[in-house]
Parts: sequence; C-alpha cells; structure tokens
Amino acid sequence: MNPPAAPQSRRERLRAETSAEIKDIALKLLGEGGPDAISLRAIAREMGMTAGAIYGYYENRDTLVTALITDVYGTLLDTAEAARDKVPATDPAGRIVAWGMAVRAWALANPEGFRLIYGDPVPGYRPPAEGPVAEAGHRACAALTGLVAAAWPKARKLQSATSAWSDFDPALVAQVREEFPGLPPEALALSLRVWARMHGPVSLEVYGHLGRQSRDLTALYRAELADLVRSLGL
Amino acid sequence: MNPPAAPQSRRERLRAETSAEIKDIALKLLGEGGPDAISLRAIAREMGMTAGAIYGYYENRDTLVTALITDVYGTLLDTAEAARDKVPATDPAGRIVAWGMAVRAWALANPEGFRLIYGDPVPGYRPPAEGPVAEAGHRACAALTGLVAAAWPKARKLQSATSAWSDFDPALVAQVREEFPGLPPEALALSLRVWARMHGPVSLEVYGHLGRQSRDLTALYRAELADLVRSLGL
DNA sequence: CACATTAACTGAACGCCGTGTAGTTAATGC
DNA sequence: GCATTAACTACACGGCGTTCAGTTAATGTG
Repeated sequence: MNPPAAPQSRRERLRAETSAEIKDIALKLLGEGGPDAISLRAIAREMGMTAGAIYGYYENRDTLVTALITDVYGTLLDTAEAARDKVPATDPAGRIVAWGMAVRAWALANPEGFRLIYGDPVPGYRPPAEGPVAEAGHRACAALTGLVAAAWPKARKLQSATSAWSDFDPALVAQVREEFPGLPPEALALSLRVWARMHGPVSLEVYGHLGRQSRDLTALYRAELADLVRSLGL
Repeated sequence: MNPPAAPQSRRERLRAETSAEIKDIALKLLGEGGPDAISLRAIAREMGMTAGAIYGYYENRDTLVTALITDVYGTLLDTAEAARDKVPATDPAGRIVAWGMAVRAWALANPEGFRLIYGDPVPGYRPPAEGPVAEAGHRACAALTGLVAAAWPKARKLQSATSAWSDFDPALVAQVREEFPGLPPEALALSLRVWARMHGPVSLEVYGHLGRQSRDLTALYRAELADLVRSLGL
C-alpha cells in the first residue's frame, strides 16, 4: 500500500511484509466471516504460523484491530471523498448528497467494515481515545465541515444555537481553522449534526433494524438526504 | 416482573424463578462489565451452578441474549413513552423532543443496554428476523408513528416522496393502520426517518465517536431535535 | 571464515469461552 | 413404596487471547 521508498534492510523489508500480510489476512477474514472471524489463531493458521508469532508484530489483538480500523476507515473516507469530488464544487447540495450516498453504499457493501468502525468490533475492544482512529474521525469531520462550509452562507441563517471553539477537540479545531479560515464554530457543530444525520439511517440499516420495518430503504435515505440539504438552506 | 397470577405448581414456580434469576444476573453482569461479561459460565458461577444447567432454561446463549434484548428494549420504550406522556398531546413538538431526549438520556445511563439492542451485542449473535425483538422494533416504530401522526397535518406538505403500504412489514402496517386510521404510508416512512434522525447522534455518542470531536453534546442534540421538529413543520 | 548476537518463530501451557453428554440426585405422581 | 422425570453436576471437546522457555536461522563482527 504505502512503501515509503526508504532504503530498508532485508530484515526490515521482510518484517514490513509480514506485518502487512497479517493485516491483509485479517481484513480477508473480516470480510468473509465478520469481526468475530478475526482471531489471532485463525490469522496465524492462514499464514502457516503460530498465534504467538503475531505478538512480534502487534502488541496484542486490540492493537491489530486498531490498525484494521484505521485501514478500513481510510478506505471509507477515500470512497466518500472520491464520490464527492465527482460533483462540481459549484453544487454544494449535490456534493453532500454524493457523500451521503457513497457512505451508505460502502456500508452496505462492507457491512463488516462498518461494524468494525462504528460498532463493537470485537469482544472486549474499546477504541483508544487518541491515535490513528481518532485522526480518521477528525478527517471525516473535517471533510464534512468542508461540505458544510460550502453551504454556510445559506445555512448560517438557519442556525440558532451558538458554539465556541473551545467546545471541540483542539486538534480538530486546528485542522478546521487552517483549512477553512473565517468559518465560525457553529459550522463545525453543524457538520457533526450532518454526520449524525447520515449515520443514523445507515447504522440502523446495517444492523438490520430498518429492514425489519420497510423495504426500499434507498428511497427513505434519499428523502432524508433531500431534507438534510433543505435544512442547510440549499 | 410479570407474574401472571396463573396457578402454578411448585415446580413451575421454581422453574420460572430460576429462569428469571438467570436473566436478572445476566442483566447485572451486562451493566457491570458490558455485553462481553454475559457468559453462561459467569452467570452460573454467580448462581452457584454449572454452565450446563442453564441449557435447561434457555436453548443456548443466543436465546438468552434475545430474551435480554427484549427486556432491555422494553424498558427503553417504557422510559421514552413515559417521558412523552408527560407532555400534553396538544404539544406534538414537545412530545417529539421529550421522546428524543429520553432516549438519549436512557442510552447514556445504560450504554451497555443500548449496545445490546442496536450494536453487536455479543460475539456471534445475530438478531432473529422474527420474534420478540422484531416486535419491540415495531412497538418503537408505532410509537414514533404516533408522534408523527400528531404532526401530520403540518408535516404532510413537506413530504415529497411517495410510499405504499406494501413497502412495509405487514405486521407493522396492520398495527399502525389500526391505531391511526386514515394515516397514509408516507407518514410511516417519515416516522422511520425520525427514528433514524434520533438514532444517529445517540449512536455516535454512545460509541464514543462524537465525544472525540466535541464536548457539550447535549446542546448539539437539542439543536438537532429542534431542527427535526422544524422539518416536521411544527 | 568462525563466532556471538539477535530476530523470528514454535510448542506447550493457563484460564477463559459455548456446547454437548452421560451420570447422579431429588422431587413428583401414581 | 416405587417408577418417572426434572434438575443438575462432572467431564470432555475445540476455540479463544496471552505468556514464556526454548529452538532455529539470519545478521553483524573479529
């Protein structure tokens, strides 16, 4: 995926390859059998190794899971950003809808990945408050803030609640203020709500709660996105 | 909880008591240690029994989990309905906000319960498509439809997408049409969207995704509910 | 080249888990 | 008083994450 072309010793290269192979097999098992199928023993079995050997590459199972989440989260955001960028920046509403549809499509195509990111991925796992997963969250947040920023001139009037930069994570604030200077904290708050609004239907659908009530969930989601852009004054 | 006062033999009574004790201890373990703490062995240990004995009361672990979900889902809905009913029916917007706030408050007070209902409760568990869990979902849905029904005269104008009764689960449709005669299928579709709109922020918060971005999530949620009732024309 | 070092890995163990099954105990119904 | 049966235990199986002593193979050094 990302070989930084730095000259490595043979040992380092092999090590990196094994490390990547572990992750790849874990992702394969995730896709095939869901989060539960990610067991160190199963991975090792697949590689012709012993489970203990993995501890030379990842501190423990949770560390590996965190690496997986980081990867999967990254591909989700890549997908969403690509879909967004197919719509010209002159059409902010279209970009928001494109993002939303892409997220849902990805989630339905990779339900296990979605569960890994947004659910209880694996028995005792708790996502660390800091680290790459939080950064992926910030990336998602910043992207949504970009979508909101494009709509902000119109959306501003519809916002009543006030916010302060101090309400938000410092790292996120720094990222957002650099990328979108002049944007007020209220826009960041709004982007979180936009995030949640897209997340709700997708999460309910992926976990099977909506499917028990209705078919044609696509239409439902489209209607929700339409209402969302209307809420933003677009 | 619900002793139906039917005359039972001593055996039946003891049996029911044991069955309830298993569930209660499972709920206790759930609250103390999260979904992972629900193991047949741990429950049996707590009761001074062996794990195998539980199989006399529940077919397997998943059956027990389903019973737990049913219970927990029921208390969530009881809580939300109680909060809703504290607001007079003449204030549909207030009832919707009350419902939403109650659901979030319950979820934050019982995160393990929320995860049990809406997440991956336990390693290999998959909620059955039929049975008490689906019924609880229908109950939630029907209650939300009631909230939407009260706002329908105003909300109707804001709905563009069309729906048909055949788009929905027959049992749910029967329930809704009996309770709210004259209400069109579009209202039911809208209630699902309302559900999802409340679910998004709560789910993200419970799973720690929003907390990594912002403090003061209560204000965020309030703003979202305010926007929701505005979307409904209230 | 030979040697010491060290990284990579195995194999076995520990204590968990869900799930069966054969055998025991105690209450029930006749 | 006795046969039946429900309730339960004891044990076993395979799976899990994790640790650790020991082995093997590659590396760097004289």
